[in-house]
Amino acid sequence: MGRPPCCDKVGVKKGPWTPEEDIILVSYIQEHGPGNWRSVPVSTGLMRCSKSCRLRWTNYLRPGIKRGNFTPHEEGVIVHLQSLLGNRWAAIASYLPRRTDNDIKNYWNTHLKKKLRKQQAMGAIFAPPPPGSSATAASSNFDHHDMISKVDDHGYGAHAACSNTELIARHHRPSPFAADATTDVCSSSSYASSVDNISKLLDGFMKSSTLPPLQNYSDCDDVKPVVNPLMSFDRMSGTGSSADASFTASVHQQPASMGGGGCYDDETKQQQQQQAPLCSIEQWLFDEAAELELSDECYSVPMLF
DNA sequence: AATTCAGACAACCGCTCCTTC
DNA sequence: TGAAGGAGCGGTTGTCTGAAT
Repeated sequence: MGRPPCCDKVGVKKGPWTPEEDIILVSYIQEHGPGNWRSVPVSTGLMRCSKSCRLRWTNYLRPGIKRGNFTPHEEGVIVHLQSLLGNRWAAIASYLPRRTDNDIKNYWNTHLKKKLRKQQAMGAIFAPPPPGSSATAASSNFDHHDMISKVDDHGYGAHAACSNTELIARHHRPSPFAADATTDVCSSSSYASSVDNISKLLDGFMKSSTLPPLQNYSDCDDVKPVVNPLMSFDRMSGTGSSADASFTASVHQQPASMGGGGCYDDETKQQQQQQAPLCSIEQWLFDEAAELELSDECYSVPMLF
């Protein structure tokens, strides 16, 4: 069909975002709310593609995002959901509202896929499954905890005595958004990964907002049943795209632009009606939450909002 | 100390889906 | 009902950083 590009290729800036650009974008969204991305570059004068603006906001600037340091529970959720849903990162991300699909996708590609490969390799060596059995991650009986505890880049199960924190730490550079990220950030020359810059940006942003403390994000909501979008999509279905939608409203409503929840909304509802497996996902998540007593996984990430 | 290599992640590209007219 | 436009998603690439040599 040869659709025209979403924006003029000429004069469109690419590459890492600068603090100035972030400020402009955040200011605009504060005023108008997320959505109507096509108008963002026009209205703000940003020399960025509308998609780039949306991506920047969705993945890095919007409040409530948790970055880096995936917990064992989160890993388990990702692995399990990936085995059930495939590479539907937006759908998977909807189960981890503070994570972005891009973040999950990257984490999967750089960490979990390798772990699974190793696990499968180990399984092939030490415990070859009988023909026809489902010993892979695709099995609905996949024991993610087992995988998490047995497989890492080095130990092949040797770290069974290691804490999960240690395990995860081995796989991650300190996140700029992690609680102890300040020193790391100082050593980074990349603005895009600088929590300092972004938090400074958003600090003023927050102060100017009438937003009360954001319970949804300040609590360990990703480990409570309410995290399940199947249970809470109604409140997440706001589009936040209307021009008069305040930022406050957009945050509380979890607009569609935030992690693709809106898009998944309908789909999820359909699945809810049509597909039994998701029920088992819910069940599993709840079981998982109970099993881990998730309180110790309450994130110590300094919330920007 | 310099160079090379691999890992991690931010960002872009193209496709698909959804909405509007 | 079909076409057009916008938004979202997933795959992929480019760049940066730290480790290894």
